[in-house]
Amino acid sequence: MAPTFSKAMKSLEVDDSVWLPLIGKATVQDHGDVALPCHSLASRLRKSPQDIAEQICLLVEEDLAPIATVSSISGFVNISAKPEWLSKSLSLLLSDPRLGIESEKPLTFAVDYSAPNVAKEMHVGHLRSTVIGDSIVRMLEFKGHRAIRENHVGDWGTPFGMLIEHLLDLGEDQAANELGVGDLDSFYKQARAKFVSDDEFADRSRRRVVLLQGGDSETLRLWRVLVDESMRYFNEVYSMLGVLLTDEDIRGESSYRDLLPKVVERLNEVGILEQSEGADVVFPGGWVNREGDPLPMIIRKADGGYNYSTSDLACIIDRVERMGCDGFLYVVGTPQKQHFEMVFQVAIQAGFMDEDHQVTHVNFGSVLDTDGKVLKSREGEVIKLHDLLEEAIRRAEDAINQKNPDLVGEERKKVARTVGIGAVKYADLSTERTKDYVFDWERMLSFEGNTAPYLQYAYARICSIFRKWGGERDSLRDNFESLLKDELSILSNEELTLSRRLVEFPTIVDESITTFSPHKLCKHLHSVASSFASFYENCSILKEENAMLSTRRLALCDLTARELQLGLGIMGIDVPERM
RNA sequence: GGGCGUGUAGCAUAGCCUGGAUAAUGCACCGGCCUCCUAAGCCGGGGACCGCGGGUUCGAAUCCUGCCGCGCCCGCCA
Repeated sequence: MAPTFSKAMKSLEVDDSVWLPLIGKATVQDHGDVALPCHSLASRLRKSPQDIAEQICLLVEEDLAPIATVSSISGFVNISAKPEWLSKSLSLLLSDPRLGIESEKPLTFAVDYSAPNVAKEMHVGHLRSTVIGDSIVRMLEFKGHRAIRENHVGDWGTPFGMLIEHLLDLGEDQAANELGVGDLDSFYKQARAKFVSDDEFADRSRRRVVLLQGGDSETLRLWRVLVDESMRYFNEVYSMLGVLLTDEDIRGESSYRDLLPKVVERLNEVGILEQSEGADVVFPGGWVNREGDPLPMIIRKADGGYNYSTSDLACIIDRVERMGCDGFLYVVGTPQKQHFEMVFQVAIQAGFMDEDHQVTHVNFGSVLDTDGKVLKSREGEVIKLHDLLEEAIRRAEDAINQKNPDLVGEERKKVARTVGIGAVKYADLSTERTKDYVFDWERMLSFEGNTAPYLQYAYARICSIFRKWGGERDSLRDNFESLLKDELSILSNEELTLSRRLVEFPTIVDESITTFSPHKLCKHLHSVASSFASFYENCSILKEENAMLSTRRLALCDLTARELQLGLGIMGIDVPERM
């Protein structure tokens, strides 16, 4: 289409750089698929937008005739795809196992996500990071990239003094038991309560931190107990969620501790390390504190301890120099935005990475309660992820019992898990990630609207059709265009709407991946499912007597199901055969 | 105080980067549809000064600016 327009516009002496930015998806779908507003050309051509649109229309009409119809109205050129074009596009997608999504030149990305803290309950913030991170990893891998999963577990730092002392107070067995059943929050709270109320305990805790950092073997053994028991619990949650993270992906903060002194050394070598009130700091510039003084990034505290920033810098050095990463993604909440901006700037100043590295803080909004307040883990009640996921599965099972009593036994359990977990993940992925996310049980588990169960239901319905049909689905994928001949080329409105949506899939997937925005894909899949539902209600498929028509509709079913399955799949959401 | 973000029907969201025609979607609400491929569904309907005021433009939810509300961040936590 572009060459045709280019030729036409050239004859009007309008350069590509002028009209190309103007053309875009039509905002009023009744008018067409693609539109070119001509108003801004009026002064250049000294004609009314209406006349220009009409003229362009005449110039391109003939060349575009095989694939589209062109019309003009109130200064817009409107282009509508013809069924012939749609059928060609559909047939390309049908015959392609990747559904039109191209592979790219492979790059290596480190994706930093999940990051729960040892001996602390995982909360809904970790859920967001885990679910979004998992979907990004899957999408990148599907595009042919290498995604290195990194679970930056909080397993190091001053709180471990009090945690280890509390472990000793309880007795190892008792403590392991408490942690093993996932009662991390009360364990942490008890330790903290003692730390603030009991001076003797606080002293012991501080001494224990020194022992831990000094590498005392007994202390390290106790620390290991805490880490292992917590990880056992985290893994249970990961397994329920069905995410790709395993023990192989754990890159605890402790694993960077030997690199931290090197960060100080190297910052010193490049001459940007400064002393301030006994601490080693770097001034990235561009930020000021309350008093208007330059804001430093603390690299090494006055007491010799290191900071989160130091650890992040060590991380960057490691990823660039040892792992050879082309890009790093940090799936971490928006509140840490400034922190990452400063870290990235320092890393560039220090030469740890350069402009060629794609470094992105894949930020996401806070998780709010239904009353709009931030859900916090420190003092208020935490919703335990394990309980939350169980609740989701239980509610899904209740709904299945009610709607489809024929589904029983193991299969019902399996479907309940697929639907319940899918609902939780989808609720998170389907909102624009940088905005705050309202955590609402009802909404999340409601099986209506833009939710995973709605999409899964569409998928299950299609599976049901194919079970009844009994034919070979592969046979639908090769000769699609031959099914659109003669009077059959008249597609019904529902078929047209569905087809238009289906062909957008590869574009949307790419857009979703390059912007790390799963919600765009969610939105598309919902519109596919929605137009499928409409198609399903209004067009008979198996009951259609005309064999070609029936086959054509089966092919649309096949493509719809595959888009739903692949689309949800690259976001880490499963689809059930029945529900 | 400084910085960042956000404000779209009763509720929840998309659209904003890259300005276009009648602001899109879901829930809720109103009215229809199951002797028929799964009604977790479909068809139809009502409901929005896109926070407020200026500006740029032929054209602003979108860009600029000033207010207002809300949220977050701002040197030894992560």
